[in-house]
Amino acid sequence: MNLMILDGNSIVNRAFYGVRPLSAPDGTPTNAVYGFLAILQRLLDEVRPDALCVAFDRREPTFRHRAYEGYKAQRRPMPEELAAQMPVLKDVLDAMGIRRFEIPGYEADDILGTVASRCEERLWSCTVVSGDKDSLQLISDQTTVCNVRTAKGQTDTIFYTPQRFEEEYGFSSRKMVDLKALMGDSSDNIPGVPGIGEKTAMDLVRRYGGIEQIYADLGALEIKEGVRKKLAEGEESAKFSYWLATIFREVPMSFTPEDELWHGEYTDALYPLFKRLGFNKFIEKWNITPSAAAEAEEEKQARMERVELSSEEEARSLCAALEKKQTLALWSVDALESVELCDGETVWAASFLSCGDAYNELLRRIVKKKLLAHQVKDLMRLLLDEGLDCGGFVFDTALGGYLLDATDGDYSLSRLSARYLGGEYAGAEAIWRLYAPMEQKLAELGMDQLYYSAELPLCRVLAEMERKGFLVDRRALYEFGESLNEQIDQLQRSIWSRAGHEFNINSPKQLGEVLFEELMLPSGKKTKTGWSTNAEVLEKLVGKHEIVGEILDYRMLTKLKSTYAEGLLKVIAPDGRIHTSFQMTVTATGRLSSTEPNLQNIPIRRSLGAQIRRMFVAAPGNMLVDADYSQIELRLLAHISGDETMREAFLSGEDFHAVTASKVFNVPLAEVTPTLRSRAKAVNFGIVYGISAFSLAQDIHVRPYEAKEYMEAYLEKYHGVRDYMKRVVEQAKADGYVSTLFGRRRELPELKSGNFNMRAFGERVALNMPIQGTAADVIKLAMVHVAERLRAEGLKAQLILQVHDELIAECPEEETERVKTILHEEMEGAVSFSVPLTCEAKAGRSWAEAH
DNA sequence: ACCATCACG
DNA sequence: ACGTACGTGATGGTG
Repeated sequence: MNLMILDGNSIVNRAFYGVRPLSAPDGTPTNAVYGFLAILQRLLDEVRPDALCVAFDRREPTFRHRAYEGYKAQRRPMPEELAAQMPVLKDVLDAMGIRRFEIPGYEADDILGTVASRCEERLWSCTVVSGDKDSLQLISDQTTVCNVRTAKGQTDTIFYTPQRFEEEYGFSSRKMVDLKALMGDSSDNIPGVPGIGEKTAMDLVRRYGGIEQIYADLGALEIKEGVRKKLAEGEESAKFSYWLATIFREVPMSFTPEDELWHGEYTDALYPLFKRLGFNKFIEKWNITPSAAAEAEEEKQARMERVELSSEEEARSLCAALEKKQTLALWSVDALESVELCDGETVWAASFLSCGDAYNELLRRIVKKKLLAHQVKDLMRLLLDEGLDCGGFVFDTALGGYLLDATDGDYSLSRLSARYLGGEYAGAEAIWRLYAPMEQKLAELGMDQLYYSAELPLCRVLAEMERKGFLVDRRALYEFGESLNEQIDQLQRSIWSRAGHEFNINSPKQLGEVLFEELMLPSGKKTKTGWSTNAEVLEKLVGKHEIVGEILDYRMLTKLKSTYAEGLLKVIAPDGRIHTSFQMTVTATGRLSSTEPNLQNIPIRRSLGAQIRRMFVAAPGNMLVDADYSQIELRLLAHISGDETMREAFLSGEDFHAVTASKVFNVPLAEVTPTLRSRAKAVNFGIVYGISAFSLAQDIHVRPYEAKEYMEAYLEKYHGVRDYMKRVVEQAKADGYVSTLFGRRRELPELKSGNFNMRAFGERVALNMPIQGTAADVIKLAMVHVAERLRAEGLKAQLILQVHDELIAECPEEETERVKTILHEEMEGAVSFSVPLTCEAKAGRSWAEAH
């Protein structure tokens, strides 16, 4: 007879790191449980044991901790995502009818040892399964130790018999403890003999056996004198380590192998549990069938009646029936041409075509309800266009999906259903079913407040901003575009004549050939497809040939012409205004983005481009009020890192980049030159992005070693920032994600990558996201407050644009001062941190004037 | 569809 | 030794 016992903690660890992220329909992570079961299945197939049980560590200190406070002291804490799965795994084992042992004061290893001993006494054979090597000391003629490893998603099992062990290690498995007593174990904080490493320890054990033999006559051993000295000095430590590393085989527990017989006797609890976890594969593979009660419940869950309304009369009767409903899921098709409704039992489909006039009445009734919907902002925009209410939205499944995983990118109902419901649902039914599990998951991850006080209310604010739009002086924009033509033509002719022939200057390929093959200019970097001709490369060639400057000018002018003059003219609506769309579920950090057109990248850095902003104007009799946070990201860095020096720099009210320059370059504040200030500014920004010295050097055109000195000096002066950088990366590695001060998350699978560059990228993101993301949280909160305040004070003013750290409102002239005050107060007061978030508001007739 | 480029914070 | 800054969107060229 054979009993198999698993080291639950070590196997679940292997499973967690070896299996890609997975989650149950309700959003709880399941990859470790899933991986555990996959490993278990494989072991059952390979070993075919008669009896089975699992041992777990307990959180309480063990007898080893009591004897030695350093024991396992520096162990990394279990990642949250894994800790959350431990109770689930235990539920699964219970439902499978597999016994688990946890004994206070003892480790899983001690349980393994005790169980193996008891099996041997009763003439059973035993298979001990573990993910680490500590249990190899249990190998005997009756006990086989199976070591489980996972690499690249593949699981390997190695079964160690005494012979197999000796072949591989060159000594008897009984001497495993001696090996550890000599070499120690840094991960468990077992000291071993100071100065003796793996190589020496292996050699000693092979030649002399255990520490008993070694210390019996230390002087007689043929070893280097240095080693002998270390051994002599480390004798006490070796003996103590021996004790620490020895598995205790007499744990007080009631156990006989006959009680653990197991051949797949699952309980009724397993089917619903696997369903809840989305483990359909195991249900199928292990042929787990539901109990009659579970089957009935599932049937009820699965069926929702579908009613297609086909007459005005039916629509009216639904109107009446809605009176009793509190909450509805609403799904609109083709811009409200038709809708689907779901109350958890029935799905109604109604359209303007089939219900006629009653359709409008139906919509009016629907919007009075508490509504669950998908992409609420867009739905609100449609409803507002129809003059309908849109105050009743209590959940947005797309926003939920975004907060739960901001890097996924696909928040379609089909994808969300597959991910959070483990099935394919669509329309209003999908929205209804997604609501509860998503809301629960948001609360579990601590994002419910962010969701309900920032993201969801922001939908209304953005819908109104999009509807209002930004007035553009069409004629001025057209004339600006025309004014560029002449210069573009002239540059084109000149470039062609210098090249000696006509070619398409817009083609990087053709341009590269002209510059680097025909004109033989010194070629710089290459891209995947050929020469790089970007501005950075060209700027280094200015002065080498007249053509280069002309190309740079040509590029600038054609960019302004095509993207801004022509591009913006194309999207001016009949009302003379540009109505951008704000995307709420795109960025990995929590920022908004702006499309069709993008109004968040209107030129400003160079004077010609900045002219475009003179054409974004207030309507007659109105003013624009523009307010932007001053250096919000650096202020947040100061707050989040808690760096005292940096905080004081901001509190002093001095020019922060200049203060930084004075600290980094060790000159009095008054003697900071513009060059030093601009270098310090580059370092400041670089730090926020998780810079390397090399890139900083490129950016500010100094030698890499010089850039390195700047960074060193910076992190020396702002040492709290250095500590923060270290801390945040370590935390991210332990958790697998980073988060903002408001709980917004970004998963970071890159940190587990085997690729150096991927990992390095993950580390930079870990540094940057909490800062950029917190800034995004802050301005979103401010927007909600500003909109609420404008409304509450009965002003006509309305927000019209957000550009990451900047808000623009349009208002009647007489409201200007009031609106300036409101923007200023609500933006500065949105949060209260240890560093003030300052903000300046200005008014003007155009964006250029107000900024 | 993808790349290179360049506009913004 | 690696290869070199975070987050976006629009455009024109190319295969």
